[in-house]
Amino acid sequence: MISLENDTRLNLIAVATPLFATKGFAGVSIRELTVAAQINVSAISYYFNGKEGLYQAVLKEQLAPIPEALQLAKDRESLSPTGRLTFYAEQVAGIHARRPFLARFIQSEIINPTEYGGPIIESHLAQAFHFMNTALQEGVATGEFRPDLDSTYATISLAGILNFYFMTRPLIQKLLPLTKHTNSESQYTAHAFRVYLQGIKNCPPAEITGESNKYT
Amino acid sequence: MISLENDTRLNLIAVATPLFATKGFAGVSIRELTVAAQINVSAISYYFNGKEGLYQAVLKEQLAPIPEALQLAKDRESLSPTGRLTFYAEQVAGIHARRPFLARFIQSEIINPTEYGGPIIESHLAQAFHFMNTALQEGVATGEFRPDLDSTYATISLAGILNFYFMTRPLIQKLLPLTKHTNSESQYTAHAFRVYLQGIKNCPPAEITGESNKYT
DNA sequence: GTCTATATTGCGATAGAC
DNA sequence: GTCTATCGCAATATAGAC
Repeated sequence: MISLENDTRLNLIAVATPLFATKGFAGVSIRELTVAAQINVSAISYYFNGKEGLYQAVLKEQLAPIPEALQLAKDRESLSPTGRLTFYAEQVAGIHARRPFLARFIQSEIINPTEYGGPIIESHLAQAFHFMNTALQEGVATGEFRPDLDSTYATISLAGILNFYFMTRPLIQKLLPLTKHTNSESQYTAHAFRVYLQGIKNCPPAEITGESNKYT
Repeated sequence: MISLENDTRLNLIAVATPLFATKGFAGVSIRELTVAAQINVSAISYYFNGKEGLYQAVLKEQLAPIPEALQLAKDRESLSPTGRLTFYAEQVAGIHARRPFLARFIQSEIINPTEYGGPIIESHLAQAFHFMNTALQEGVATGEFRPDLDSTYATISLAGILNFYFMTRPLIQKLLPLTKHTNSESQYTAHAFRVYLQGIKNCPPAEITGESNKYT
């Protein structure tokens, strides 16, 4: 197990990821998987002990970056609430860019939790929500954010802004004229988060042409 | 067909709605449906010509309010962009309150479109996005919204704010201390939309204790 | 309209050859 | 480690009795 992990195994995970993400666990048959991966039916049982084992392997690989990013964000506790949230938003955008199917796995597990994935995702998201909620509450306390801000609702909004686009990307990319934007994903998060920040800020002074105005 | 629609038929739709919404079309068997509805297997074929026909009936019933709300919003063209978006946000919140499973059907159809539901939902959402996008662009043109606002990204953010909570409600209600809020759903949308409005506004003057400050 | 009984298909899993 | 062949089961759908 030093290097060169088994090829069939990795190929199977790579092929299964988009299939499970789009069609769901119940919507994908092991025959479909083996045709797509150009392997034999029995390989799934051999490597993963069945279809469910394969799904768990896919999910595990998908979820790995979440606790890592959260740890990085927690390590930034010396930053201001705004700084911490900004850093966190960038982390989330980076994860979505690296794992384009992650948001759909999470969404699927939220709506219909798996025995394996349900508890893991619940734990990860609980920590993420706690991180955002804490930063928002602290910002209200310091006067950085609006005094009438409800940190719970604002946490949900922020989560929506950071994740909705990636949960619904197939349709959004079809419907909206994003072709003119080269790096839609990272640009979206940057722009949307900047608007969100102004929304929660405590009555910002006019700053139309300031340094934060890097979008035209 | 004057009154009193068939009881078995309506009961079947009512029972199938949460099952399809949470487990997906492939994840629900007709046996499970018939047990839950306390009817016979053959009733599904009799009334809906099979499992897929039942799903289509459920979806049709779920989607009905969308074009209605959009028409109402379009009729408000005399309002300012802010007024139109506010009205639209209230409509969306009302729909989610009346149809708690709608957001999951839409999400499911976006990720894995059905031959029947895919085109309908794409059409509905295209119109919704166009409505929001147009209002945002107009607001930028009139100086009501920030000049550096990207209407496409802002449309996505708004859609996320209005819908994310309802797409992920099972987990969010588990994770966040919403119990202190009595009417979470409508309160969430009102609060989140208000924050969003400040976020897109063109440098609002300070108004900390103004009339919009109804949240404590 | 509702039921039983059944036809037919496709599923996941695995024994055993190589 | 990969294959073929097959088992056992659950799926949808429907014919036909009532």
